[in-house]
Amino acid sequence: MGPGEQSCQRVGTKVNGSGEELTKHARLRAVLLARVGSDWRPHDAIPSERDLMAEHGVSRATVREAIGRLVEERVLYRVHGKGTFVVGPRVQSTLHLASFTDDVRRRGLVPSTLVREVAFAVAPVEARAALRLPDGARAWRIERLRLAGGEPMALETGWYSPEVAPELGEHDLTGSLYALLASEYGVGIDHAEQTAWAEVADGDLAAALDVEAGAPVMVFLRTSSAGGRAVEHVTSWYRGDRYQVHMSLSGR
Amino acid sequence: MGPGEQSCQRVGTKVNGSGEELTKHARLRAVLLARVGSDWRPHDAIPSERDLMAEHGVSRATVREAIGRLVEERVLYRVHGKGTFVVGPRVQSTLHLASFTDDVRRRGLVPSTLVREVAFAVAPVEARAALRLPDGARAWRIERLRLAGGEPMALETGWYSPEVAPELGEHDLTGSLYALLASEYGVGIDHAEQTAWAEVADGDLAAALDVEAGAPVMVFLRTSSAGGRAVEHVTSWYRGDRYQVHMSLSGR
DNA sequence: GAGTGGTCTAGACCACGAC
DNA sequence: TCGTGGTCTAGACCACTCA
Repeated sequence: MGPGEQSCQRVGTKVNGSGEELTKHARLRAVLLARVGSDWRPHDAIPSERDLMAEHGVSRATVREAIGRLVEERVLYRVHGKGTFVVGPRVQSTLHLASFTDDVRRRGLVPSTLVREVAFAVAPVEARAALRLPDGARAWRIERLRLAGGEPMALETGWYSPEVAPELGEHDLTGSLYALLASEYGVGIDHAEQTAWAEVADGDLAAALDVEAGAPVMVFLRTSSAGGRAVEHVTSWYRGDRYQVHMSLSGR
Repeated sequence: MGPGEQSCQRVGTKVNGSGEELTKHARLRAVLLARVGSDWRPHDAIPSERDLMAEHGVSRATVREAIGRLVEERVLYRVHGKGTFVVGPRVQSTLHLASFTDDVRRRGLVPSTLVREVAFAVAPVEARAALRLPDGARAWRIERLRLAGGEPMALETGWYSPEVAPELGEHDLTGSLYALLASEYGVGIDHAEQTAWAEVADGDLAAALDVEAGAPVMVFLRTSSAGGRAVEHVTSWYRGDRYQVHMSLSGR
């Protein structure tokens, strides 16, 4: 195949029922990910880029793109002159991909949920960008108040890709959405990118969380994905007086 | 210049005093970073990849590499079909064992430090427990105001083990303590356990950070260690309006 | 010296957004 | 329709690691 002769698979718009057609690097990423943990053990070297090139019939840039994604996701690491390796058992222990439900249970409290709004509406630009939806696309908007031990803990506003979960809004949303996505749609969230900062609660938020206006909250902006495909774009406001995050940091 | 005729600049080992010789994409990254915050404001579009290509006389792959790094570092974001844009004004820390100094530099700002107090005093119980010091032991107490671009960013109060760094208080403490510990005592911080939550600033803290009382802050309580030995026990109060943390979460 | 990742070029087509 | 980012190819040289 000469330069430019490639057929550029559709990505993004695609309805994606189940028989996928992803980009080459996305497919290669999936193949490599599957072999991590089955064929390969932590700190094993994976085949060289040139081997993967030949093995999959793609250019080196494509191989590097696929590996690069997995390096970003901390699944692999590269060592100049030596090779590419599988990372250790797991880096972030406490900061794992737990749902609110699991998180609260682990702390010994009973989680519950109050669904405040479910709508199928035009997604704002940042949600569309995160979920890779086309301009003007609609998506599920779900606003829920999460409680722990009967007391408000967090308010969540999320956008969910209709390509991944078409009738999401018609299900019972009082439990773990991650569990629902897994059982109803076979979508297992396996990665998330998350940003956190501190704010103070304004009137509406304070009322929802049952705190005074001006109380501290921790805001999380998260995009979750399954198999490299963005599924959820959610903003959560956690009560500063009830919630804290623990993390382990490791230098290489 | 034809394919492969490039001269591949040194990178890595280089002593890097000041007269750099970095790779092309690294230099382009630096140029772009400098223009973020000076020429460009949050959510401004930067020149297109093809314009940057022509402007700097490099290939598109090189431009994409430079932009790609800044996207990974959450300095820029791309929107398919529209352009590449500057993200918001907050300084971001990746959850990697990066020092304040490195974090701020990565964001294109100049870090500085105002040492408020240095003392060799009896450590409180929680610091002794964290540093594994005997009852009644003394340790270095260091309080510093960290600034970014000349503006207060965080207040840090830390306790440091005298067993690891005996004359710590007599050094210049205006730079990175991690770098100082490494160069003076051969102690390389390689692990930290950290808890974070949101608070509002009271009078003293607000004055130090140059915000109004009641402004949001993000508090970090961290114990850092080197080779399994606890070295630092520090509490940091970061301005909520200027700082955010980013983290990658992985399941399985 | 052989093999691996790191960088770079030149050129191509596709998908998306705005006009 | 035009401009932007997204993907892909084929080929090249450099720097690093290790036998």
